[in-house]
Amino acid sequence: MSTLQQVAYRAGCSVATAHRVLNRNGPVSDEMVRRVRRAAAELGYRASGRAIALARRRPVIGVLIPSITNPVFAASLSSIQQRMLLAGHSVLIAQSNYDPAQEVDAVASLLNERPTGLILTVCDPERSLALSSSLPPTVLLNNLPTPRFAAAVTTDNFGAGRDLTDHLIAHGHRRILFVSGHFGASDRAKLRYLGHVRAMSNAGLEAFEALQIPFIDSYDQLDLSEAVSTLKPTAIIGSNDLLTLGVMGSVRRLGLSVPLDISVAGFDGIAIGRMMDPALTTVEIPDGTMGAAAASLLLDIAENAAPPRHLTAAYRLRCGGTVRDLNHVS
Amino acid sequence: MSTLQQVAYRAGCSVATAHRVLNRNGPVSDEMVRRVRRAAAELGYRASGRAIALARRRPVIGVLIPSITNPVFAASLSSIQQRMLLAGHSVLIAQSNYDPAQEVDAVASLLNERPTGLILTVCDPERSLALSSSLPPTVLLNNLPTPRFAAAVTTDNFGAGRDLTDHLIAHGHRRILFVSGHFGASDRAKLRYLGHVRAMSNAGLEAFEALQIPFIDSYDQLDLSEAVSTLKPTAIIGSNDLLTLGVMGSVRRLGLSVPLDISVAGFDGIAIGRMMDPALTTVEIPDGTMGAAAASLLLDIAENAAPPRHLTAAYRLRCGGTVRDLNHVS
DNA sequence: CTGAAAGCGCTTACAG
DNA sequence: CTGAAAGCGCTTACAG
Repeated sequence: MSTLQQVAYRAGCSVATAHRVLNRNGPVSDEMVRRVRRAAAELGYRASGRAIALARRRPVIGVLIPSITNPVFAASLSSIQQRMLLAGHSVLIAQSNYDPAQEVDAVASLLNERPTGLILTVCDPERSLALSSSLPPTVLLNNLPTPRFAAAVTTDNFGAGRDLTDHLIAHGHRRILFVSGHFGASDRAKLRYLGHVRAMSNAGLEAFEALQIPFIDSYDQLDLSEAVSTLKPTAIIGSNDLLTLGVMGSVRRLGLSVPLDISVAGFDGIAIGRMMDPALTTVEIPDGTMGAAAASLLLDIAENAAPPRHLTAAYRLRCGGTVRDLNHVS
Repeated sequence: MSTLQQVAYRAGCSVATAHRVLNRNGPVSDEMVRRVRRAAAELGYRASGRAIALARRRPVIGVLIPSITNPVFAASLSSIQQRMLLAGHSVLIAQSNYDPAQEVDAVASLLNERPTGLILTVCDPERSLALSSSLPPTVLLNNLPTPRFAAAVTTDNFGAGRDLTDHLIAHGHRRILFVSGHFGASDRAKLRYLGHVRAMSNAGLEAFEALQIPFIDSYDQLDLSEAVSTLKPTAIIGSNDLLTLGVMGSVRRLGLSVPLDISVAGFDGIAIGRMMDPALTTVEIPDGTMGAAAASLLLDIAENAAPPRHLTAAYRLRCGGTVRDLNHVS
């Protein structure tokens, strides 16, 4: 790899001049243009991104998500990047794998790049970020705002849990199992469950305890046999669609049919849910829109010193075929 | 954000000394350790990653994949990162979205970071990389090696296409539609199709033309009505599992059943295929292993000047329930 | 139109 | 044990 200095030397000029022609900035004679271009071409010169970033103090923003293999986070990440590209900020990515310990490291690694701002989806805003004394402007994505982190973009997860449960109850379900990632790793999952509990009690029903299982990338080995045999649910809610797919797999491995034996529903609205047969009943959440909103909000705060705000995106229940109507069953 | 210089000033020492205590390298008096630590803490000092990278010439390798939202590439990427982490190389990611034009830009952006090596999954090795005159050591992942790029990690896609088709033929299928991403964007898809054609002709059957459709992230709107009504296939092969899920969705939207009316099979072995009911028949390909192999190969070439090699990973047919046996149907 | 010099924020010999 | 200085590869005023 050659440097600007080498190009300048070869062109017989100063690095300042070489820089001018290569960046089409400042006045240069045609002769110099020719010589520098030639030298650069001969050396296969490419400016070093890291050197430029340092010299120009190029702005970067950091994004922390639980897992990039979850389409939900991939979607929001992609929106964030697009929005930031327009603003001329590059974006750095870190993953927590739903692990509070890894989360701390991940935030630290982002901080090392001196970001002008942060967009975070964390396990627990209070705990996870307590350590870091001084953070750049930060907006939470999918976590509720706290006194210290007042900027956030969320959806009404409690309402989503309530509405989805209402839907199941309206279809005659009474014994509903809520399978969830660890509440400690996702206030989202917890809120959805709390909404579920509310809907149940509103209907005079008692909710089961949530079955909390560790977050992983693929739930293809999920075993629900014990819970199913002891609780005998007619419906199972998964706290997110990826988990819900695992639930469906597990139910089927028990030799049961979805939805004939057990109904299933989830949250997120991932695309695959629409391609399955029956299609997945789920609460659609506009991840892309939320990601873009978080990016815009962050820019507004970091660049225009706008006050932190809490934005809420609307969810939407999408009825598929995985929920059976028990009302007209003899 | 504070700098080392500020810390040094506050601690009343030189940056060299501040650097020594903060990096536990070189001899320092306890007194200095105390003062520098204190100053750093008070200022909330964090070393700038980009400055360190520049000063230490920290090695980076660049990875180009078609799309991170495809679990297959996400898996290989993750393996690559883990392997590189051990070797102390950071990894830069770029996406092509299966678009040759974007691919060129993506490679260019990787090159700007002066990578010590590249791992690429491209549309067409010859064309895509023709422009770049001088590249660092490069290994192709999922693309066959070429004279210029002799290092590659692949699986036998031709064989995979042949075997999967043999499997369908053995189950009594004669009219098989091959739905694929554009061959121009994936030599992988093309090889799988060629294997399919070979198996068909071996069996004395004529293969349909492949139905090539653009690569996209979600195939939930895929429309196969025309092809299905004119060709009347008893089975459809998708050139990758994500596409195959779209095929299943499309078939079902036509009011047809998988596998009763139409059998379906794909390539890759994504986890979701195992959770569906019926489970997807597919050719499993060890993406993670291949990614790790590519990383190791690259390190070997870049650091030990090892000669470029072509590694091949074994695929495995996984029979699910999406292929119906037509042999005993009246 | 062109160049010398300082700076971005660290690291690394080299003196002392 | 400590510091001055050069260097990583660019960029940016400032002179001329």
